[in-house]
Amino acid sequence: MLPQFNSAFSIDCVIFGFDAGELKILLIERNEEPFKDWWALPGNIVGENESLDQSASRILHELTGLGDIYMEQYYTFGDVARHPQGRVLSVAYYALIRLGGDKALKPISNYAKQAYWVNIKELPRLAFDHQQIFDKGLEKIKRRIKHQPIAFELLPEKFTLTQLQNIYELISDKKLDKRNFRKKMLSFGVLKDLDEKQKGVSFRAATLYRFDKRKYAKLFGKEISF
Amino acid sequence: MLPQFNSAFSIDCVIFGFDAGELKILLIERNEEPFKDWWALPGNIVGENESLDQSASRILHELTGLGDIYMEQYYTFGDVARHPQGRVLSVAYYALIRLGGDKALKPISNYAKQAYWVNIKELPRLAFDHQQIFDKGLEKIKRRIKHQPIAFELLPEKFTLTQLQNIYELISDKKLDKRNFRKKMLSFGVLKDLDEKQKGVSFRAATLYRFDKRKYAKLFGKEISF
DNA sequence: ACAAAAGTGTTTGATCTACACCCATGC
DNA sequence: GCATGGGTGTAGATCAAACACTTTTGT
Repeated sequence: MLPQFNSAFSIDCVIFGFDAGELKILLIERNEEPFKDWWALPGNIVGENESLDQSASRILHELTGLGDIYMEQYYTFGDVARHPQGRVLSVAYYALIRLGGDKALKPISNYAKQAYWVNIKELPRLAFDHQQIFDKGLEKIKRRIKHQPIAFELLPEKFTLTQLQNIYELISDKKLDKRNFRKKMLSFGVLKDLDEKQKGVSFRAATLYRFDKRKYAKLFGKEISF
Repeated sequence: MLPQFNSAFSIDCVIFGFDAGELKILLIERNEEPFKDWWALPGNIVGENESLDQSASRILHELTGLGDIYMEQYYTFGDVARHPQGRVLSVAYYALIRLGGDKALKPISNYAKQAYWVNIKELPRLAFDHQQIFDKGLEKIKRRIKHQPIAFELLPEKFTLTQLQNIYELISDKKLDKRNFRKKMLSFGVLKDLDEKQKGVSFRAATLYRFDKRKYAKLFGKEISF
């Protein structure tokens, strides 16, 4: 009864990173048909013995060498003609990763020539329906950042309040008031002041903070509005 | 390259209805293996030339005779062993429908013996991973009701403020203050007072309202917090 | 000394919460 | 006339928004 026609399912990932004050996503240059040489979101066909979450983690790991990353499934794209070679459902995930330091991207596996971080405001034309997948992913994190502490996933462990505000501004696409932002953020009590200053900057060094997951966990249930 | 193993995808629907002061979902009694005679969410394998949204609407229409219903995809379940006969991804949708009047359920198609409305607090054991699918669906509408006007989808066109409050209480699972609730709801300006009273009740008749979609549409972009 | 970003409070208006009684109707 | 739900206002607390100057540091 089961498979009545040829079909498959794939995962596509929108992997956000914060670097040099810009919000970027990871794109690959495809090395296979269809859409050979096009830019695309990292993605892959799901393996026979792989759950969706596993498959998403694998793709991310293969491209970045990173594991234990915040990823979330957010939508499934299933238009009949979205893939030229057959019926392929795509389950979309987003991830938020720390680009701090100099974690190089891994030299890429078979399905991509190379991977690059691209500013979300300067995306090239994308393969398949990947523009649509990206759009919906961005929309999701815009909503989610208001109620969940996802901004911290994009920052190094130690960060300044200005960096944090920067991320909120980039994702929500509005300017925020510095004083009000700090007051509110600190009022939640989930930022730990590290008694430590930024180094290597040519101006007054800012205080470093860490996101305190334990304290956040204790708030669970209480709706937070960042 | 495409289909490397036998797989298929299905849709499962959590169809919420509000009836006699209770929040219910539609369950079917399965008439096919696997899980023959078990209770399950309405669902079906997606057809070859059917998009996911189309498939979800079709399932709902076949069971209830209703069309033009608010449905939304909310999650895709893809554990390797979730279906005993092979690899079957399930894309889950929820719908909110007006049970008002006496729309009977259609006598059921092949895959179900019968369909029933079941109070969400008294669900039987469900087939497959349907309990998990339901749980996530309920969680979704709990969140969504705070920001989107989905409660109105469950009510007849003309409704009283008490009925509306009732739905908020059932979904969010808390008691609300009557005065505060009314003040807030009316303050959005999306309820139209119909200058008309409830009929056939054995106590003071309540004013009927209608949800004004046009006015709501004009608020678009502004975040509402119901 | 200047450039660059860090850091810091107060006022005003809006919104949220808690709370209790009289009203209209059908029986 | 009584039972049932309909309908209404206020005070206090909390939260959100607007707004500008001084401090620190490196060059």
